[in-house]
Amino acid sequence: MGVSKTQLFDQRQNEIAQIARVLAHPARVAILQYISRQDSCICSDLVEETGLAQATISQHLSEIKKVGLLRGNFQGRNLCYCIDTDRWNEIQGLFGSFFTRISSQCC
Amino acid sequence: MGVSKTQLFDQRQNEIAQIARVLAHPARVAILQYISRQDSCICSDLVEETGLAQATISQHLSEIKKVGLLRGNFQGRNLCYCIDTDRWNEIQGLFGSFFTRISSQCC
DNA sequence: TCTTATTATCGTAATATTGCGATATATAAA
DNA sequence: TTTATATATCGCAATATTACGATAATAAGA
Repeated sequence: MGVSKTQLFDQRQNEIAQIARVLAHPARVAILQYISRQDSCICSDLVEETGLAQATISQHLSEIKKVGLLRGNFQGRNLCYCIDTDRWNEIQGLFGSFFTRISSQCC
Repeated sequence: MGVSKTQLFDQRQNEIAQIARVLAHPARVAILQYISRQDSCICSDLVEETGLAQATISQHLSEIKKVGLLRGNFQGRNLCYCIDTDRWNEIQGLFGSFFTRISSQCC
């Protein structure tokens, strides 16, 4: 058929998958790294930084936003994005315990 | 166009994305959890456990194998899969430092 | 208010993923 | 060697993702 049968899996499994999907593209990994590296949160330099078109970057940003990882606020004429630290820590914990649990139970 | 422009990003960014892609489906998350939970490494119960068809499970297993996370060996008539612990630890480290680096630098 | 610069959305084409039935392959046991 | 069982691969249909040009929407400054 071709649709993911998400209903077969529990909420936690689906949440891990949903967030992993966001990290499953190098552009989004690069965007997260770039935003975190800046003192102040730069926005549209991402186009220059990555070499992708503005529409493409905007689309990637919206994927990252969907899982609650970005906060945007205007600073002058610029919309500056920032990583939502609380949400980041939450996700870090989710993945941390997923990785740890598997490695400790592994055969 | 429609193809990921992986050449725009560095090796580490691509590796994180490649592994995240494996975790980006709840079936594969469930498979990894299930395999790690068993004392001895069960294989085809995954079909019964998940409710997906045998061909589909086999396909998911091959995605997980591609990133080096599975070892399979025959035990009687059964092919039993096991998580490759060394590779798992390696990946755990990769994601661990990715998450940590971003949260410590965040604005 | 009217520009101007920045970001988001729309429409579309190319490609990738998901899922499964059918079939091939491989291993152990008879 | 032949048979039975388990797993992998093929082929296909449905859907999702990636990318970008064109265009709309938004906010600050003239």
